[in-house]
Amino acid sequence: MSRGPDKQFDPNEALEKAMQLFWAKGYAATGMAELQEQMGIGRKSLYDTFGNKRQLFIKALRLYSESWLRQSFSELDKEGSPLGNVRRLMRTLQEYNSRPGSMGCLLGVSMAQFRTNDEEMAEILRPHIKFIEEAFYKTFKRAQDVGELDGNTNIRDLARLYLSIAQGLALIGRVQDAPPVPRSIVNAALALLETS
Amino acid sequence: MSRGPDKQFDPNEALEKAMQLFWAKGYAATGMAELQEQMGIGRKSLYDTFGNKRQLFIKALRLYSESWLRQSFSELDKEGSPLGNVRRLMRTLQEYNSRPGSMGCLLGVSMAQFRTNDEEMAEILRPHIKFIEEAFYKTFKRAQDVGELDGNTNIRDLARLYLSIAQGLALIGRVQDAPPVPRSIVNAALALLETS
DNA sequence: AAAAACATTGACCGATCGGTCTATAAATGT
DNA sequence: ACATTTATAGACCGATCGGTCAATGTTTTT
Repeated sequence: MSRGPDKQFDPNEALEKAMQLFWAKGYAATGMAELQEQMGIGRKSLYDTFGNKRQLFIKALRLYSESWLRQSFSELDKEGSPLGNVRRLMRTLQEYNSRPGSMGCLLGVSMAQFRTNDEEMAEILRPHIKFIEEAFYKTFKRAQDVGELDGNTNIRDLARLYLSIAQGLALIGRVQDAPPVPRSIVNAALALLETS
Repeated sequence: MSRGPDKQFDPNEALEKAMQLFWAKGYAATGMAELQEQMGIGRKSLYDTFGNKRQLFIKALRLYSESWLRQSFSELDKEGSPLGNVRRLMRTLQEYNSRPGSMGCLLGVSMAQFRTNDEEMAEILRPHIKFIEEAFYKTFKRAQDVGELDGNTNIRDLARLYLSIAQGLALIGRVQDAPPVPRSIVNAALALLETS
C-alpha cells in the first residue's frame, strides 16, 4: 500500500484561513477562488482535501467551535467564583466586540445566512448554539450550588438569555467599532447577576 | 414636459417582495434574477426604478425599517404602563421568533453580511440600530418618570441590553423553530424588569 | 398627427461562480 | 527499476452572476 508524497501544506492552517474568510464575509459572499488564494493551495488540493464549498464551510464551522468557542467558554470552567468567571468572560467578549474590525461570532454570522428551510445546515448549527447555552447553564448551576445565585432563579432561562445577549453583542460589534454600546450591554448583563 | 405611460407595477409592492427575499436569504445569496422574478417586473424596469443591487437592498432595508421596525416598536409608544408596553412587545417578538420559518430581523441579518470595512453600508445600518435603542430608551425613561423603574437604574445600558437581546433572539429564531428557547429568553429579559 | 418621454421585454455582455479534469511531479511499494 | 499512489498546478467547464442595451409599445404633450 504505497502512500505517495505528503501534502505540501498544513490542512489545519489552510482550514483556519478558510474559517477567517467565512467569518469575515459570510458563506455566500465568500468565493472559492478567494478561499483558494487565501488558503495558499491549489484548486484541486482544496477539493480533494476539504470537499466542496459547503463541506469546507462545515469543517470551518467545526474548527471555529472547537477552537474559538471552546477556548473562550473554557473560562467558565475555571476554579473560583462561577459568577466571577462569567464576569470575566463577558468583559472579554465586550472587549473583543469593541475592537475596530471585529467580526463577531461565526456561529451568529451563520445563523443569519441559513434558516430552518435548510434543515441540514440548521441541524449542524444547533448543537453549537446549545453548547453556549450549556456552558452558561452549568456555570449558573455551580453558582447556585455555591450560593452566589439565588436558588429561585430560573437558570435555564438565564443561560438562554446570556446566549442571546452574547449573539446580539457580537452582531452589533460587526458594524459598530466604538466601545460604548458593547460596554453598556455587558454592564447591564452583569448588573442583573448582582441582586438575583 | 411629457410624462409617458405609468408603471404597470406598484413599486412599493415590488420593493416589499425584494425586502422579503433579502430578509430570508441575505444580501449575497439573493440573485438579481430571483429578485426580478419574485418582484414580477422586467429586468430593465428593475434597474430603472431601483438602481443596482446594492441600491435596491438599501431601499429594501429602509422599507423594512419604516414598516416593520417602526410598526413593531410603535407598541412602546402606546398609552398606559411603559413597562407593560415593553412586556407586550417582547412577547410579540417571542411569538414571532418561535414560529417555524421565522426569518428574524432583516437588520440583524444585514449586520451579519456587512462589517465596518464596508463603511458606507455600516453607516446606513447604524441609524436603524440606534432607532431600536432609542425606542427602548424613551420607554424606560417614561417608566422611570412614572415610577415603574427605579431612578437608579442605568436605562441607557438597559436599552442597549434590550437591543442586544432582541437581535440575539431574532438570530436564534432563524435556525430554531421550537418555542422553548425564545420563551426562556423573553422570560429572563422581562424578569429583570420586575425588581429593578 | 407628430414627437417627446417613459415603460416593457428579452436578448445579450463580460466576469465570476462552483466544480472538474488533465498533465506532471514526487514519494512509496515490490 | 518499475508500477502505484498521491499531490500540485492550472487549464477548463457550463451555469450563473450583476448589469446593459436595442427594439418595441404606450401614454402624454404640442
